[in-house]
Amino acid sequence: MTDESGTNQQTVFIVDDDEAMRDSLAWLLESNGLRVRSFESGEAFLDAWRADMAGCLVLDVRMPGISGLELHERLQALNSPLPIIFVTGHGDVPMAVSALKKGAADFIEKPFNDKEILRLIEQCLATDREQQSRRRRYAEISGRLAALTPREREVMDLMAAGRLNKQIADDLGISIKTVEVHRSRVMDKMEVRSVAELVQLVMKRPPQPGG
Amino acid sequence: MTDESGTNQQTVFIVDDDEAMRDSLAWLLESNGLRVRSFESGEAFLDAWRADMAGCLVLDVRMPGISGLELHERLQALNSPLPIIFVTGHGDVPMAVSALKKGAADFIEKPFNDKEILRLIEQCLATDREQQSRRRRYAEISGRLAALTPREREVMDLMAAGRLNKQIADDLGISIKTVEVHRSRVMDKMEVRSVAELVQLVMKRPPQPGG
DNA sequence: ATTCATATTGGGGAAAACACCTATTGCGTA
DNA sequence: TACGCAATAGGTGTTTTCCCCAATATGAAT
Repeated sequence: MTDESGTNQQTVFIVDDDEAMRDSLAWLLESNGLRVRSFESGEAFLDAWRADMAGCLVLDVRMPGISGLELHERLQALNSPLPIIFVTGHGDVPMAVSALKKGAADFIEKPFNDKEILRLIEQCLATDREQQSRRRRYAEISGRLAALTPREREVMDLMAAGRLNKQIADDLGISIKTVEVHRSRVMDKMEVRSVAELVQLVMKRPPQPGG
Repeated sequence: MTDESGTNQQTVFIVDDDEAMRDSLAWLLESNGLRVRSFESGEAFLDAWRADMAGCLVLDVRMPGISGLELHERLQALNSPLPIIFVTGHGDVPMAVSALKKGAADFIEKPFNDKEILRLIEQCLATDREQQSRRRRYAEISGRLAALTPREREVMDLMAAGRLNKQIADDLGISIKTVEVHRSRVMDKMEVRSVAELVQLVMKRPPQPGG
């Protein structure tokens, strides 16, 4: 897409105001073959943020300026799919519960075990890979849907509902011949060879954005 | 199904070894029009447990005998869909995180605010209603699938994949005529009138159990 | 004014699906 | 042994889909 190097390599983004913490975690991750980018504040990360970032986020809760929790909400508003692992020195139960209920992947306390956080990060990266591939599928389907004219969209929905051409013609007050034309165009633009495939595509269609 | 009174009324199940806590919470909920059943231990709840219980569970973490966290796992093993709200006097962050990651609906600390827990319980009951209706749909679909013979199931899968009768005949090494018979029986037993409806049903099919 | 996209309608024919019907074979159970 | 069920296969005819062709109308853009 708008990516300078083709497929985006997964990166672990560390956001923590404590330089020693950033460096030691970065060293741990890099020595385990992971790509890392560190940021000293939520603002710095937001500046660097791009919609096509892939990987996961290790986020300190308590920071000057934007807190980790605030950054989480800002990223959700941006519709960012990056899984987030919160780390904190002084967390409490309500804070952890709130973060998880808002979609954080995990919430752990410092000091954390090296193997433990490596395991969590690997899980998050796996989650992210699935998320990325789902997004790619959605984008692909949205692209095809965007190629349909409004009328074709109407016909497609009725096709997916199992209506016969005759019934669709009746529903829309047009002739069967016209329906046949639209139908053929729909199959063509959606790149499917059967109604069954079409229904599968329509049911996998992404929620609001391009659907 | 195996229910003495038709549809199961939603109930808030309270499991706590502290009688005063049970009683005060039960009073609060009942005075807000909710149906309540209290249990003094995890064992007592498990004894009373039935697969068709509807509602939600308010569960103390620390109890003699089976702990709340253990009970949670036991219920998951039983495939219970009851949403669980953990309450605890002395919870810590890892415990709360673990509970939520295992699927608990919430994790709150005593003493809790009346309005707060009422709000949480209402949310859980709503979640449970959706879950129940999804289960009913699954059961309905599973019932129809169970009526299919193995051969019909094969044919159905190929139909849903968008294969023509000719191709299905080829795939299975039988004649088109036979495929037509199976196909007709599939449409009949699945109670659909078009391939599109069939695909929708197949895609909504429940995961492992009856599918 | 011309071109382009969209929507519309039609003819004709091949292929497929669908709805009836009959019929044989094999396999468990009553 | 007789019965029902599942799977198999064929016949006949109707309906529907699908694919080729051509044509008209409208509005927006060039």
